[in-house]
Amino acid sequence: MTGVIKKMTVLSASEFLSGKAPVGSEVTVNGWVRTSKNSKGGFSFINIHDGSCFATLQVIADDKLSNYDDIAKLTTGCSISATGKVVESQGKGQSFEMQASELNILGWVEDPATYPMQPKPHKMEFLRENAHLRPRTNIIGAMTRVRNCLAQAIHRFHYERDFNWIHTPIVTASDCEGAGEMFRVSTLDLENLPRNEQGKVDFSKDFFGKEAFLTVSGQLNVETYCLALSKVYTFGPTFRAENSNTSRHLSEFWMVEPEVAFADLKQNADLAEAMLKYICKAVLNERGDDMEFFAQRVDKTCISRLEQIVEHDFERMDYTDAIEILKKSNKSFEFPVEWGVDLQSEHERFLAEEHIGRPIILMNYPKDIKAFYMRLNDDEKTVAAMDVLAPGIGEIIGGSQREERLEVFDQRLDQMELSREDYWWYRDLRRYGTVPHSGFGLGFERMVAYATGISNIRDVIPFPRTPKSAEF
RNA sequence: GGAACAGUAGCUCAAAGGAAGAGCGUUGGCCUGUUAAGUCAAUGGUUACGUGUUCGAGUCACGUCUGUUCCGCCA
Repeated sequence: MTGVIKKMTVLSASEFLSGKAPVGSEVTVNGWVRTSKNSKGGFSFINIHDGSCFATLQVIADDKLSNYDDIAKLTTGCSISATGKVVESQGKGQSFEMQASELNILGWVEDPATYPMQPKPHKMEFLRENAHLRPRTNIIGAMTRVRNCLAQAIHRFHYERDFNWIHTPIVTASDCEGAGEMFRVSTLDLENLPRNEQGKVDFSKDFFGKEAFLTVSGQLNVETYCLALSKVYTFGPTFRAENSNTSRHLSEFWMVEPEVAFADLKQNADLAEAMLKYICKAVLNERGDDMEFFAQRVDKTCISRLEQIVEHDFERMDYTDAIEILKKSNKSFEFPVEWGVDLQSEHERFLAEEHIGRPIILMNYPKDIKAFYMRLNDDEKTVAAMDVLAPGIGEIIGGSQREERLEVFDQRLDQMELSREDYWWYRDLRRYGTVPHSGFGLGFERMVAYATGISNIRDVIPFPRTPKSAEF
């Protein structure tokens, strides 16, 4: 037939390498050059990546191709589109490769000598400074796929259990979320602030007619939907304006916050454990190629650690018992242990890493070191709070059963000198058809760091925001 | 917010106050089934910035900026 446009099948590297197109068929692949080597045997090896899998796809370009002079000059980072036959590879490292019949160079690298992303290990710090190019590296590519796998698994986990994903607001007009310093959202002219009679900034002139901030937690909002749809969760960006300079804090991060009605602390802990197991299993099943890389180059133990989580039950322990264990440990801690004090990193690390050796759920903390919304236990000294501590990363989940009894809640507000007015709609939930309910927050980036073994949280989010740093 | 450490070639790092170097990359050869490191050569620098001490500063002092690590706050 004449005049028929030949429709070429376009395959990703992943599809190509898994044998989706039979040997002998003709397909097109697109990607960026990772390595290129010319052979005097009259052809070039061009290995390209397109993000679909860890492995590169090898394209063989014969010197009979009309643009072979250009092809021979390809360097790391160039983008190409290649069409040709699927053939069995004669070399090591891949089962199939492409014998190109056509190879279009889409984009050159302007100055190969200074192209920052060489096919060799770079310091994470350097990659961070090149956050626009680092997704082309093995490590960030692999991290991105694992991150995506975790995110999809989180949604799948909840969807399979009839949870509704609630899109809680990013902008909040209440400054009473109680989880930390907040970023102000304002359209007021900083050079010329409107003032009221008392000389204070007049926020009634601001965009929302009152003070507004970026959310530090979707929990308070999501509780309203919990007390109607029973099983809900949020999964979105969260902002903390704290001056935290550590490898596990971000100013902007993603958080997963399930909230379940008619559930107590025990069920809450069970849910947290089930979710962690589910998403770790997903990574093991779906991203073996990337995890293999992390095990090889980043953290030898990362795969066995995930297997541990999937296969073994989490340890559960009361705060009070944990204090006893710490006291009896004969370890010399920098901060002394005493019932009533908040656990320091060194204590959490000892419990999770040395004493238990796998994730541990600590429960029932003294009420004075926990948030106002946590449910008071019958002993009236502790609240139904829980933290999941993971070896190596520390607190990965924090949660609690919420105080659903209005009188008790109001007492708590009074004790902490918080105003009932500020929490009027939150109190309404306790006035109208209140039920026991529980929930927790999973720091998503902490989870990604834990899964991959990448030690700095700034390297498991595309564009990290931290104090004094918001490049890109 | 506190403490410690660091900044030298595109990258990874040397250089005990006395001539700024190596490996990788890149470019050009040689080799040829290679795929982060075969081989020969070439290329590559305002030593973060500023001030000072010194005959002489990458090196010492002070300040600034940036980054890392640990702690605190938390997820």
